[in-house]
Amino acid sequence: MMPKVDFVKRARIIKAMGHPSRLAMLHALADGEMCVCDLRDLVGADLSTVSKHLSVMKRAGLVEDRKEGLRVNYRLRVPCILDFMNCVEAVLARGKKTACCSTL
Amino acid sequence: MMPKVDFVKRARIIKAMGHPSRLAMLHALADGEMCVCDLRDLVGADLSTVSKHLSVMKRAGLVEDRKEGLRVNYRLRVPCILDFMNCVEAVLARGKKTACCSTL
DNA sequence: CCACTACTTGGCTAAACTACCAAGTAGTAT
DNA sequence: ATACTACTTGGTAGTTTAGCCAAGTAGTGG
Repeated sequence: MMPKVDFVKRARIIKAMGHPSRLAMLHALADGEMCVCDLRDLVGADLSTVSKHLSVMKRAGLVEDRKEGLRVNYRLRVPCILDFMNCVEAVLARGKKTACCSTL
Repeated sequence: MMPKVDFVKRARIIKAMGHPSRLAMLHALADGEMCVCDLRDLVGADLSTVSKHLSVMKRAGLVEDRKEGLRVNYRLRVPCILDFMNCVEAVLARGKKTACCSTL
């Protein structure tokens, strides 16, 4: 028997993406790094809330941070996260008609 | 301004994948449809628990079902769900060294 | 009809998650 | 040192989720 896929670890990563604000932040970070204050403006939540969302994503390995003066800049750690989104689009698209990843 | 991505809908889809048992089921369903009873054996939970997991994924548009005699068979509704996993692998791999989607 | 199998749904409790405020840390500047 | 900005962390209340058992539904077959 092979080591068998570790679904617990994988689920943790996916779960870290499964929140509207976190998804919006990942989407924004695709264009380059941003500080927590910018991300707060983006999602319109309390700074502490945004900081906690980021720490969840950081623990999951989705983003990494870098201090620069007073600011903390976050960036995607793995660029493919957004290709990833294509499949999600496909699920949504499939609600109306037939289409999948390759098409989008 | 463009219609702006609906992160709530997308997050719901992703969240439906963010659970070890559900991930294991999606993984198994990649090889073809399975009845709830087989999936129960796979994840080792109560039949009612498995049924609820499946209904979450069905509502999210990840799977669809089909009755066949006494059984209810579930199958993936969007095949790309597993390509999707490649990026998750990349996040895990990045924990040790540099690698991403294209490499896996 | 009754019994049996395969599911689904309701109800419940325990655990996890989310978001806020408040307080603390760290770097900058006076 | 004091003050200010940019975060992070602790605490807490409200919401959501997960899993089990029990009860109900739906086909199958005697």
